Amino acid sequence: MKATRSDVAKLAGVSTATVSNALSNPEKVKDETVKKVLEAVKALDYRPDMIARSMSTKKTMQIGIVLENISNPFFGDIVRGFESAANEKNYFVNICTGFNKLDEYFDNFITRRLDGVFVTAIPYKFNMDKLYHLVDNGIKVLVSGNVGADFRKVSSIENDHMAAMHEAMEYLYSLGHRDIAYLSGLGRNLPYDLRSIGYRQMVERLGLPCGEDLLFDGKYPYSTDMTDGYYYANELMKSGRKFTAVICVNDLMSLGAIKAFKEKGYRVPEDVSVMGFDGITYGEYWEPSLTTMNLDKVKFGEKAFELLYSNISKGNTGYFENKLSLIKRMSTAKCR
Amino acid sequence: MKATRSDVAKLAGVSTATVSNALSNPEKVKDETVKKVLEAVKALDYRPDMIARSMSTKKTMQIGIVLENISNPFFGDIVRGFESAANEKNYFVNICTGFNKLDEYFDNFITRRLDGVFVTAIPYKFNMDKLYHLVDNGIKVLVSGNVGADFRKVSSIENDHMAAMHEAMEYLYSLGHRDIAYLSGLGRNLPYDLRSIGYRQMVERLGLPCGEDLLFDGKYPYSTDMTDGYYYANELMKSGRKFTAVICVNDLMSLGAIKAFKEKGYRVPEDVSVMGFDGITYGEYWEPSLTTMNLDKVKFGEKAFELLYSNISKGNTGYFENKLSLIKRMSTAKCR
DNA sequence: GTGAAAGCGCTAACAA
DNA sequence: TTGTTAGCGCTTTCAC
Repeated sequence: MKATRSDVAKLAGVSTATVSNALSNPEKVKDETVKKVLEAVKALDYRPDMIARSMSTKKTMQIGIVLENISNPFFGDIVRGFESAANEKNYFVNICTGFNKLDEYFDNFITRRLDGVFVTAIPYKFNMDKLYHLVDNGIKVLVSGNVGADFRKVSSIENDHMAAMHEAMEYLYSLGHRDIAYLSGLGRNLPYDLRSIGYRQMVERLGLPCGEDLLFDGKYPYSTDMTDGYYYANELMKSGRKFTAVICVNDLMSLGAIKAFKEKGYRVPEDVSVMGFDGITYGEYWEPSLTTMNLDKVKFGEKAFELLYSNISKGNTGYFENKLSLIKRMSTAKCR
Repeated sequence: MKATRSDVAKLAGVSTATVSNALSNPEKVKDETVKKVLEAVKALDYRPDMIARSMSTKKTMQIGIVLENISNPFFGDIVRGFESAANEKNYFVNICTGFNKLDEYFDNFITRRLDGVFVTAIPYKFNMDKLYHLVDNGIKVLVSGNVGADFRKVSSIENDHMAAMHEAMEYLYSLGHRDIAYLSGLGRNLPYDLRSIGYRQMVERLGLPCGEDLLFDGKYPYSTDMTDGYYYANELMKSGRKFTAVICVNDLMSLGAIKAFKEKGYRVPEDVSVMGFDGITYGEYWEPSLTTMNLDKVKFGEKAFELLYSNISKGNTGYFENKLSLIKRMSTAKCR
């Protein structure tokens, strides 16, 4: 049977309150008493009960992190950074994946009284009001994904995908490419995909002849996995439009696209240059290795926790913008 | 402010117990009363508090799943299967990754009173006693990974990697291969890696000339990621030993190995056949596509929850063995 | 420096 | 069919 605090108190010959103090505020208790308590704790293999503690402190020391695709190594690294930072502050992290039932999670968060939640998912998948509802219920929220959330209510952490897209386009342009396609997979004309906006800006700024003909958007539920890259690359080829370079919304899609191109006899990068966003490890090992706009994912995760923690402990929302950097590898080359 | 059950009781003009009953056992309460309660619930936007509920029921409806590498899509699929089955029964799943601090998680599980835990990690990483300690503290445990746990205390779910290795070896043998290497990455002479045992059995049974010279084991912490496959393949080449086929402990390592071979001018499969275990999606998209011993990961996850749930609700431990099946793709070919 | 007691929100006997 | 009440294990005033 599990020992409770009162068992400890009895064995140590003190009161339950003293046990609590000895454990959490040892400086308030006589050294000798602390020692007695610690011995009793050890003898009984006593562990405090977080449930009961939450009951009186109103804090669960539990944080949720909601993401779309746990299998994308991109998210895996972010989680790693986030979780290790959280653990250091004694928070327990709940990773929540689950594709179409994000709303259910949100209900669960309230019911389980999480202290905070980090939501990194495109907002097609959830209801914005539900997010504010969390806040109204005392749960601190951090979002990522340019969802246009009210910054007074929730914190946010974003990647500067717009600038990154500019850099990507300039790089391809400098290689002589003029017919540059963008396989987005996300919705067109929506503010969430900054890359899409950045792409169109650059098409105009650089005076590319393709106009918007080479922008391929997706449809609900806007999946951006390897299989989707494969699909959109085939769509691009079927369209009959001219292209010499392709940018994908993320690395995973780039890898699928490369597969599709090779199957149809296109050589990468000789016939078509391909690049992505994120900088996942697989890209390094791919054939050819993938040029990408890299993002320090672990650091991003750590920074995310920092923001959320600040909101939880001090009550202030915050904002952080992360920068990406170009990694040139073998999947891009001079336009012939 | 969050509404409590007594607010609801007041508004509905009934007692708190009636609210509880109306919510969980509506058949025990007059329809009219149920209706009144439901209206009050809605009006107040009341949600039951799981923490308080756990306090009295002694159940948290929370399950932990411990795994080593969240970024391996293999685990992602297992988690997906496990979680969706768990959610159906109203359990909340805690995914726990975190490389070297598994023990800390275990402490946390007790402190947070999880109802059950699914541990799928090689046992180098944790202390077996800690596992039983969970059981002693009332937490039901399911393990995977041939850790040799006492089946009276914990349930287990395993993959028949031994039979799968036999099939893999027979397949390569039938293609004419005699010099077949096995890149394990795990420890030699330990019972956890059934593939390793199966490999040695087949080396003897088929009378392969290589003996055990082509078995490459790893060292602590026995990482089996893509980068490790790359590393061991290079070790194999450096050894100067003859080989025409290579089996890797999992697909991820196979992909890294293929990369290494190609870099050194070996063609796959013309010069060397490569195959793995798991059947992850990336293998399908790889160049060349990867032959593998496939495993139905989502089903595995569902079955895992089923076992754990049975232990939680009925108190009986159980065992399940999953079978793998050969998927032939382009990374293996007749030995020249 | 230490102890007594109230209270966190809920469930589960037991009474009514 | 509904209400009363005693916990669940802990923290936290407030006395002593």
